[in-house]
Amino acid sequence: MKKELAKTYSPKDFEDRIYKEWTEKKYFHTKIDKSKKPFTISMPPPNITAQLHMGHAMDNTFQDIMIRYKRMQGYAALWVPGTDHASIATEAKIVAAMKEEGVTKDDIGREGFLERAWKWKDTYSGRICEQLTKLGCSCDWDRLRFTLDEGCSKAVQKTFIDLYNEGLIYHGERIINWCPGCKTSISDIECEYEEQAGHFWHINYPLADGSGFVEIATTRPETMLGDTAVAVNPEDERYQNLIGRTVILPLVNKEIPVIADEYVDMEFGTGVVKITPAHDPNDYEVGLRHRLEVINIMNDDATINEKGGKYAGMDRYEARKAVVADLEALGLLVKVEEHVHNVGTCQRCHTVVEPRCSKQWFVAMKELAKPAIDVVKSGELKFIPQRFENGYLHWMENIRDWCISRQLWWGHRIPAYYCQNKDCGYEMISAEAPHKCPKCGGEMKQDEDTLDTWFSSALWPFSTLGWPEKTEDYEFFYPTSTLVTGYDIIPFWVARMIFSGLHYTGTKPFEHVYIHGLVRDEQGRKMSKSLGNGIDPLEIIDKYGTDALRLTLVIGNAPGNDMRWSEGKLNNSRNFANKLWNASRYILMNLPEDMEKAELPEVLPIEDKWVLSLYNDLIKDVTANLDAYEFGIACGKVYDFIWDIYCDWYIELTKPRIAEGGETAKAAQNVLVYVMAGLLKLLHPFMPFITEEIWQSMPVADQPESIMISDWCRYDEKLHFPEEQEAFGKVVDAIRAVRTQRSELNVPPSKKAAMEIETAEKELFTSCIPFFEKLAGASSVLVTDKVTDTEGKMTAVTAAAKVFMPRGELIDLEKEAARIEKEKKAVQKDIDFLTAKLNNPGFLAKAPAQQIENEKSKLAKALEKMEKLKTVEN
RNA sequence: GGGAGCUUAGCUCAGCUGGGAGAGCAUCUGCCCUACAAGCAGAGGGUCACAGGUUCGAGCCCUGUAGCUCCCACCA
Repeated sequence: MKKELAKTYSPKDFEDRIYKEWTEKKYFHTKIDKSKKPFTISMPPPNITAQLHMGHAMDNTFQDIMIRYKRMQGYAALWVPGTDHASIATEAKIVAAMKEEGVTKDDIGREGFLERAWKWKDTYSGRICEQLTKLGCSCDWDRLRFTLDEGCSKAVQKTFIDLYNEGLIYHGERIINWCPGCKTSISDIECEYEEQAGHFWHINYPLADGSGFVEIATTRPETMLGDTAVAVNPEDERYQNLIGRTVILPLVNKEIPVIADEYVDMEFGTGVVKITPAHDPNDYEVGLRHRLEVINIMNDDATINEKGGKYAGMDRYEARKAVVADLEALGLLVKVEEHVHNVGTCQRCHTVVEPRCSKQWFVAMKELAKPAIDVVKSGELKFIPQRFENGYLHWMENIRDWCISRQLWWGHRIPAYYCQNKDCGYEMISAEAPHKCPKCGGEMKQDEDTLDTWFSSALWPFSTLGWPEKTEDYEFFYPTSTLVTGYDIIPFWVARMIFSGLHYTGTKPFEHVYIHGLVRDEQGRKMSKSLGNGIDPLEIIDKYGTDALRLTLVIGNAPGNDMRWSEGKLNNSRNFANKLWNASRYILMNLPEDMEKAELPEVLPIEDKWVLSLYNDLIKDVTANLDAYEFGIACGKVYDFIWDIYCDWYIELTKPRIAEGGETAKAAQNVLVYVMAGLLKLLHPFMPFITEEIWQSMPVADQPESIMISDWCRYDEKLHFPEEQEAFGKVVDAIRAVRTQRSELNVPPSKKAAMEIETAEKELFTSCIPFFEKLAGASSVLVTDKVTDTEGKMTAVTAAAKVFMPRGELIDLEKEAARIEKEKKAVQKDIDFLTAKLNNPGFLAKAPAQQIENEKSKLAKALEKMEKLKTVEN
């Protein structure tokens, strides 16, 4: 027995229940089935730092749409869910939470900390999964993964060791971005530049021979404590005499050389640059070229270390003040200018990053990047929309080595071991912890550092399928099909997955990358915690339902474009759900008790053929749009069809037949259910819950109990009725014309009128008389070749028909005449335009035949309409 | 400095490979016709940023200009 639909649309009452049914029936679980083609999506694993935001809602909605669509099309559609340990972000959160309790990392030690972190993971990972279920995500929960779980950790360890053995991972002293807040190194892309107002200090460095001064300019005077040279451009004529001489570094009182290097811009500042190899990436390069000493003057919290002499212990900004004050006292400060410059800050904590020389692990990128560039350039791996390939390629082509070690505890610990015997110093990379040094037998200690969180994310598409083991899942489902993500993490994640996939598995990790934009707030601002303008998807779901939220996030949006959140749009989505609900309820109310399943009758009236034919076209269109990743268009088409064609026209058209009963009612009931069942399917990927709830109460023919495992609609040649589609279109036109006429002249719908239709297509219009009665306010209709008695009548004109109706006393004749004039003008404009086009030899010679035919038939219609308009009298 | 995007109705945005401009909201008019007022039937409203070009034909392709947004680089 089919269940009944509730009287009002109340998503809360069924969304959770339906999700539970789906999970219980294991519909999300994808079996390896070699008779099917695989379609795989790896879910971008949300960070376990917090709960899901609107961006996640959008991201996962797109993925769910694809997975549901492909599943219905008969693919073995697998969506692998998971969460990300998000090393630095999570560690920062935990540290902050500990701070509230007055506990520090050192208090509880590494093990104690990790214990806390795993508890945190359990809480938040669970919460996130719960939220994904709320969104209706049909991912395979039996395959839930975590970037730090055993399998992923093995994959990480293997790749690290292999890359090391290939010489693509190295350990070395380099200048890196150091975050004094998080107290760890971060990679180049984790460093965000911010414009800040600062100063430009001009300082005199005395020449060692006492013959004068060299004026340098700097934005960071405190770093002078680590200066090991002063540089000028070799071409700079002003300073030729300085090259090779030495200056005394003030405050430190050390002699340092003046060197010549191309790097110095003669136009900028004084043309003389202080060189601090340990605290500036460019200076570091200069230092390498000139074999300068690298003096690191800072501790890991950005206070000055013992190398900074009397400034030791000061914070870098305190030291800056002190250094400037001391220089001024010495009379070496020439001037101070206002200066706006870009300062690197930590993506996580927004502390100003300190470039700092330290020993870290790096991935050598040049060689790895090459195939990742080729695979996109050749079109083997495509971005949708394609424009995002530019940024990707630019980034890949200019890539620098990737600093992967982090001074954090939460993450994959680096499998490097060091001999504690200082004389030996043996270093080894190993999957197993060695008992003692293979060289000297001394004690071995593991590297304290962990890996960049993106190192494990880079392996996600294959590590989650069992790699490096050759598991059945990996063999069947890999490579994955489509990756869905926002443009903001293309360098962080997409790029790294591509080169990782190519290098480790020998194949691209996915075919397509579907890129969507950001969800912005109603004013167009980015949603952010600091602004507090974020909208919680769960609150929206609670109030409006998941389906309305999903529709809002998808409909009418173009790939890659940001969308603006809009309460109005949300309302509209909810209204649509309500509309669909009520239409379904109406149909169900009007079905015979014993109806088991809908079957199309052999003989169909014209309006049935019309709706079926349009529906058939819709299937073709929507399928094509989905295949082209045009989700916003696809769902807009289903939306329009349901609201306009199905509800506003077809349901209304069938009302007289339903009332009449008998065979004609039966045919209408069957067509109503048949088309509705198809529409529900087409809509299901977008609005999974409401479509399922209605589906389960519809007597659909030979269909599974759940819509999510039903077959996708197929275009059916048998439902293609071009003649009826066109012919009935003429009736629709005529009804519209009558409605417009009556509405403009303020005839109330309740005021029925006897109508006469003058047309060459008597049979067609005669068969459609009931529609004029039902939808156009006709009390009676007479169809004839020629209406002779036109006295006191007004006319609605289309190309195919003239509809006469009594004018009544209230009608303003002048207004009516003006209206007819206006219409004549519009039609004449059409005629002129089309005639000119069809008289254009160029058009006739070069336009495709089909186009010419179109224009001809348009002109014919316009001429017909004009003929009729000319005969209108008032 | 390099790259990308945007500029279409009052507002927010669609517009697929070029064939006479669309939606939602807002506005105006008339309707409670027992599925739906979270609704129905209508109406008004656009030199598609600007200037050139290609083409029989340009919102769409090319060049340039202006304004806005974002990304990358980061002259100390």
